[in-house]
Amino acid sequence: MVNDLLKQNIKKNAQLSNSELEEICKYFYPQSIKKKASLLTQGEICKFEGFVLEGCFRIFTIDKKGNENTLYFATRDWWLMDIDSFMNQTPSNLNIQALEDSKVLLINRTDKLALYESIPIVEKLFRVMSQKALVAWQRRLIRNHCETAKERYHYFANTYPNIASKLTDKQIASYLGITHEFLSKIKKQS
Amino acid sequence: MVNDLLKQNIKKNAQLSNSELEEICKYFYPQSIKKKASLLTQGEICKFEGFVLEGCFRIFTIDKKGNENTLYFATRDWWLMDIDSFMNQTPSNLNIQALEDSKVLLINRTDKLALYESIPIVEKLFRVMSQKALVAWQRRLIRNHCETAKERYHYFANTYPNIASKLTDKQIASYLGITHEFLSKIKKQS
DNA sequence: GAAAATAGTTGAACAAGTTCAACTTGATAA
DNA sequence: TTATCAAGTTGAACTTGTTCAACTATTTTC
Repeated sequence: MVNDLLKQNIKKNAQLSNSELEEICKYFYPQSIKKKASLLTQGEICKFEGFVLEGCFRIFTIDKKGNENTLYFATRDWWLMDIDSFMNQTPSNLNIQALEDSKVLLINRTDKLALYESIPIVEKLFRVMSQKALVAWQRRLIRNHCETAKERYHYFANTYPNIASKLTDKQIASYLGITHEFLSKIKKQS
Repeated sequence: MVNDLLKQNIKKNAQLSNSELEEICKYFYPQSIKKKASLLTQGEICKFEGFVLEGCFRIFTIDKKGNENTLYFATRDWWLMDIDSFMNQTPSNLNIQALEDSKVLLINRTDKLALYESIPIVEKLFRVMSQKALVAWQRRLIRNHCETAKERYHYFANTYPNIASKLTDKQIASYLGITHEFLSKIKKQS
């Protein structure tokens, strides 16, 4: 079944019956995205939430100075969206771009909101997912404050070796919040 | 009624009946904390979630180098906890310290987990709260990457003037991720 | 398979932020 | 009120990270 990965992922965060799982997954539709194509572009309003089946995405913003800043990467078994734009239905500051030919399952905002109503445990599912994400963001902010760029680079490379291996140094630098020139110098040092 | 502020806060995030509100608030108990006293200390396991009625708290960690790093401040009408330690029941890396004589409403972890079961809309309430918090953390991370210390300082001082006015420059610096000496130089410039 | 575009490297000059130490100011406590 | 302690200021030397420019290597495209 094509939705197996999604079902496994959901089961990690809430205990659902098979019929509930089926009912939820029904609303997700597959989409293929070619390398370099975008699922969302800065200025658009995010009307979907996505789950990566295959490939890799980069979620980034371009600031006033023209610098790209990567919020996170999403690879197989990760969720992806602009939660700010999705919740508030305001224009997104983010770009969601495929780094390689990729496949996602998408759910429309209206369907997702309906699921919260029709299947109460969906509330718990996303409550738990959001809280786990919150923990990750808090930890990352502390690391950004306490650690040097070199330490942050090694942490990233060691913690997510399979993601790091898919990325260019430019993309990694934009995630770490440093220039790619400086990352090049860091890598030479050690 | 002493719980009015809490009820108003909850109502912003989910629509509850009065009886549900009463049932939820029943489990919160007031606690007074003297200036400089701690509600949670690094190494302890966080067994509560709190809501500030009065005063101001600083949530911070002390890293290996001995530097204090402030995750956030919580003043009247804000929530406060170590969500990492609370969820995983692992020793906390955080300290929650009162910056002035303060009052909070606390709910025990076991009571909160029971509320998720007994009042389904509590799931929605914390799902929405978590997602709003997630948005705030993502925005803050982007600001940390795109803006200079000076820009971040002015953003903080302008966005939260009533919090900033309660804080020493040392505390603000530890929130911005810079030294207090450098903050002093920033303030002199402009 | 050649041409063009993009990624990565290096160096030199620079800017942002830290460290340490000495000092001034302000708050707290006895 | 004075003594003490913490907060804030300032300067000099230093480290971390940036900018720009020139170059090399690697992909991508036609």
